[in-house]
Amino acid sequence: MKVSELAQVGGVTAETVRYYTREGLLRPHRDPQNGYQLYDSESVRKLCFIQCFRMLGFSLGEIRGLLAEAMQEGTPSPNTYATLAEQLPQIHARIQELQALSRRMDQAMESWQDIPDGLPTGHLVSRLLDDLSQPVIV
Amino acid sequence: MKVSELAQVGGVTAETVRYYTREGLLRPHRDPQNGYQLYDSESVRKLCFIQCFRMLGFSLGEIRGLLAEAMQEGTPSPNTYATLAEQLPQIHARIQELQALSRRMDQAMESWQDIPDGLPTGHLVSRLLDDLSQPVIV
DNA sequence: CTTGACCTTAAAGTTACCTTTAAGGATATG
DNA sequence: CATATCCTTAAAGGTAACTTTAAGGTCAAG
Repeated sequence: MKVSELAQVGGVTAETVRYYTREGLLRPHRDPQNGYQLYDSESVRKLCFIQCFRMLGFSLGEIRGLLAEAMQEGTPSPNTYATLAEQLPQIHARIQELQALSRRMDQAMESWQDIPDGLPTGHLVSRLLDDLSQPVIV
Repeated sequence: MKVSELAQVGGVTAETVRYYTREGLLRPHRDPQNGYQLYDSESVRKLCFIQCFRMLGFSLGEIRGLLAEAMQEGTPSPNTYATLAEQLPQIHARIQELQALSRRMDQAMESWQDIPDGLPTGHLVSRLLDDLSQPVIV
C-alpha cells in the first residue's frame, strides 16, 4: 500500500500520512527497488486509531506514546491503562458540558422561532448572549 | 473593572483579556485619568459567551461576527440565526461521535479489568487498537 | 520515449490562539 | 517616598498540526 492509497482509505491527505510517518506514528517498510514507503493493514488500523484519539482530544505526542506501548509484544502496559483511566472521566466531563451547552443553544433557538422576523425585537444574538452567559449548571 | 479583575472573573489570564480586546471581541472604555482599560458587566457576559462558543468549536473570528451582530440595536439578525441553525446539527453530530467513541473506550477498559495484571496477555493497547480501529457505527 | 501522475526529502510556510518580552507609566502600601 | 504590583503598547515568540515548496527520482500509458 503506497502513501496515497493509505491516505484515501483513511480519509486524509498523502501529506498527512507522510507527516505522521515523519513523526513516528506510522512505521512503513520500504520498497527496496524505489525507496517508496509501503503501508500494511496495521497502518490502516493505526491511522484509524489516531483519528479516534485525535477526536477525543489527545495530542499526536500522547497518541505516539500509546501506539508505542501498544506495539510492545508481551508487555502488559498498566502505564497505558492508567493514562486512559485518567483521561476518560475528563472526556465524559467534556461531553457533558458540550451537551449542556448545545441544549441551551437549542432552547435559545427555539425561543427565537416565536419572534416574528423583521420586527423591532432587535438583538437576537444579544438574547442568546443573555441565555448563554449565565454560569453553566451541569 | 480593570483587566485583571475581568480576567479573574472569567477564569482566564489578563493577557488573554488584552488579546481579545486587541482582536475586537471586547470593547472596554478608558479611564481618561490613566489610560487603563475598563470593562463593564457586558464584558463579563461577552467573555462567558466567548468561552461557551469556543468550547462548541467556534473560532474567535466567528465569535467576533456573532458578537458584532448581537451588539446592533434594533436590527434582527436572520443572518446570525442562519449561522447558528447551520452549526447546531454539526455540533450534535460531533457530540454523538464523541459519545460513541467514549462508550467504546469504556467497554475496552472494562474488558481489560478481567485480565490479570502482569500476565503474558501482552499488548493491552493493541487490543484497544483492535477495538477502536473498526469503522464507527453511530 | 515522452508525458503526466505518482513517489522521495528537507525546509519553510500557515493558521489559530495565545504568551512573552521589553520598556515604560500609574497606583497602593508600609 | 520607596517599592511592589499593577497598568500600557508593539512586537516577537511559542505550539500544534499540518501544508506547501522545491528539486528531484519512478512508473504506466500511448
